[in-house]
Amino acid sequence: MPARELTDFERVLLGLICRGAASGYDLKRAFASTPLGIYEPSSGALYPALRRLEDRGLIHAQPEHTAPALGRRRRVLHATAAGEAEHRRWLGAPVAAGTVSRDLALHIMRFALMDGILTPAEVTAFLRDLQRALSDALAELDRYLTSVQLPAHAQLALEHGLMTQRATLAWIARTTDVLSDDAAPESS
Amino acid sequence: MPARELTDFERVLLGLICRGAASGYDLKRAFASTPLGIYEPSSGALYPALRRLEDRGLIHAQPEHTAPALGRRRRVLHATAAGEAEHRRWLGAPVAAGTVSRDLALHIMRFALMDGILTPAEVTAFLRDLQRALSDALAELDRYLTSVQLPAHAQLALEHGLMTQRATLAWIARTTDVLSDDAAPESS
DNA sequence: TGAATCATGTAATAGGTTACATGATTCT
DNA sequence: AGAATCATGTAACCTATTACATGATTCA
Repeated sequence: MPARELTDFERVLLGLICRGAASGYDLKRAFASTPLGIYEPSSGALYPALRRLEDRGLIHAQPEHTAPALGRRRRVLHATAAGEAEHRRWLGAPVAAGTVSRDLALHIMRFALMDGILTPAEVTAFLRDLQRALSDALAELDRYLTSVQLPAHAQLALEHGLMTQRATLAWIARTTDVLSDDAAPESS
Repeated sequence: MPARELTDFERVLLGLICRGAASGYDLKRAFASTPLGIYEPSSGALYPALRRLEDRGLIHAQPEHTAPALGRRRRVLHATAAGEAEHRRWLGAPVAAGTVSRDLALHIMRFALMDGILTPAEVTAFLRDLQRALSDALAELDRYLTSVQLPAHAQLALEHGLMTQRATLAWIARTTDVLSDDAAPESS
């Protein structure tokens, strides 16, 4: 009876709240001020989504007791135990091979939210899975490009896909290195 | 009274129909069989969108007179003069600097649809604008990254953005070269 | 007749955007 | 009192997803 799957947006909100209690307005500013996916949620998207997470018991609100210096009373949102568990389950979920290109931004977001929640071994496994899935997608795109004769611009547009996917693979390799160096620091 | 802006999806559909008359089913298969943005529209998205384009007079349907060898009668969609004009206007629209990262996939789609409609000079101008806007976005992201101290994973996730944007810049440079070689063929 | 394929479409539902409303406090 | 800022929220509207319905023809 987990009702229905959480949306991507709900997942990200839950993840941010798991990193630290925050009000709706805090979250809004976090999106606005950092290059968080370059997405700026509207109030009409944000507050109903938070309410849905509350209704599921994944977060709960604690109205601030001390009156604020300025403005309205904030509702500070905390993750519940169920919320933390659900978030952890999502972070550890396998990488769906078929949709990896489409969902790449979400996978990167997932990676950003793993920090301090998954073990280094789990993070490495995630990167390995992502690498495998992306390699496969890249190979298929490559096969497709060489198998058909396309108009010049269509061909070039698909080559853009190739190049950015290769860049992502390079990022995965580098990231894996950086993290394994962190895990085994010898110098300094 | 241009009512309201066309959606991205409507733009792409109109563009595909401008490249050649097609039925709804043709368009569906085009999305399914080619890596067209890795997006597969559902019937519930496709047919209403086509109907909206028809209602605006940008496309018109011509039911096939000859009964098909198999299955139901197709409604073949053609672009009207107004549709072609609207499409051309969209293709030639300036690149909005602020949202270039968010809209990158759409810009690439636009590039793919320019083939044979915009002049080589206009295509080059588009690539130049895109290059400028992306360079600016990249520089800003770079500034942000060096100005704040982020958790390790957040920093790495943003570096993924840097790397893919650099790959896109490399693609723009290469594409500009390829197209200028096409325009001035000397060997072969 | 029933299954398969081609092709178009609709209904229920859910979520996002835009724009507006409201609450609570400080500053001029 | 009025404007500004912080903060939460709602209503109208629109589009997409999922799942289903239907039409028309061929093949076993």
